[in-house]
Amino acid sequence: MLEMTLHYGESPLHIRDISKAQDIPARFLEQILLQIKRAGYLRSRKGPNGGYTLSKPPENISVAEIIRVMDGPLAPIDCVSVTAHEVCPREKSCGLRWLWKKSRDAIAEILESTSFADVAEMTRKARNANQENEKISLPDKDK
Amino acid sequence: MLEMTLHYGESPLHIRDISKAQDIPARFLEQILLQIKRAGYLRSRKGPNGGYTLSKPPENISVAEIIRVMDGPLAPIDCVSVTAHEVCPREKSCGLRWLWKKSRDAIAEILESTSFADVAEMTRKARNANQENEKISLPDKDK
DNA sequence: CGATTGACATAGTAAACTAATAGGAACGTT
DNA sequence: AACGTTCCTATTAGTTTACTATGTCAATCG
Repeated sequence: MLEMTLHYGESPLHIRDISKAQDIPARFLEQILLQIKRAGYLRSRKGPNGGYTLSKPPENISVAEIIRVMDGPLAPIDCVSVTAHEVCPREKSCGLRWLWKKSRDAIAEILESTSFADVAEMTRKARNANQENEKISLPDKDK
Repeated sequence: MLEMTLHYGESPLHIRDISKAQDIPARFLEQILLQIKRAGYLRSRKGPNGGYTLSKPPENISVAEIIRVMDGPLAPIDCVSVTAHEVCPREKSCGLRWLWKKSRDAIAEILESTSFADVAEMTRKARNANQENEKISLPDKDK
C-alpha cells in the first residue's frame, strides 16, 4: 500500500516492482494484493502496462483499515474488540479488561488517524534526509 | 498475577484456586506459573499450605514485564523492538517503521506505567460497583 | 488474431506458536 | 511414613503464518 501510494497518479504498479522494492516474494504478494483488492481498496488492470492502483486517494485510506483486512481486529483480546466483540463472564469485574481496552483504544487512535498519505510523506522525508547525509559523507562519484 | 495480587499478604495461592477463579486449565496454568517463577516474579512453596506468592509488592511489577516474560517483545515488528531489535535494510527510509514505532511506544507507555496493584484496584472498584447494582435489582435473597 | 503479460484461483507445506495433556520426581508439612 | 502440592520434562493436537507450486483466465499490444 505504501509503494502504491508513493506512485499514486502514475501508471499502474506491477506486482514485480512492488516485490522488488519491498523484498516480498512476488507470488506471496499477489495473494495479499488480491485480498486487499477484494476488500475494495485496489483496482487492477490486466495485460501489458497492467498492474495495481489505489481505488481512492491515499488520504482516505487509514492504516487501520488495511490491518483489519489482513490481520483482523486491532484488539489484543476479543473481549475489548469493537469489530469482533466476544462476551466474557468476568467482563464486568475484570481489571485487566480495563487495561486491554485502554491499549486497544490507544493503538486504534494511532492507526485510524494515520493515512497512507501520511506514511508516504514520512517515507519521502526520511529518504530526503538520508540523501542529504550521503551527499556529505560521499561527495560525488554516483554509482 | 492479578489473582495473586488480590491475595497479596495472605497465605500462598494454590494453582487450583487460581485455575477456578480465572477458568484456566490447571495443568496449563502450571507451566505459565513456572515460567513466571523462573523469571523471578513468583516464589513457591511445596507441600500442604504450599502454593505461589508474588516475590515483591505488586506496585513494583508492571504488566509490561510479565507480558515480556510470556509473549516476548511488545513491538509489533522487530525493527522497532527495544528488547529484540533487528536491523532492516529499509530502516532509514521507511515511513511504516515510524508508525510501528509510534504504536510500540504508545502501548509500552501504557503497559509499563501500569502495575498489578493498579489492575487489582480496578478489579476491586468494578466488583464493588457491580455489587451496588445487584443490590438495587435483586433487593435481598443472597444465594 | 495470437502471443505475451499479468491477474486470478486453489492447494499444499514447513515452521512456529498456542493450548493443552501425561507421568512422575521432589519436597514439606503433619 | 503418608499425603498434598509444587516442580519438571516430554509429548501432542490444532491453528496460524508465511510462503511455494501449479494452473487457468483475461486483456492488451503488435
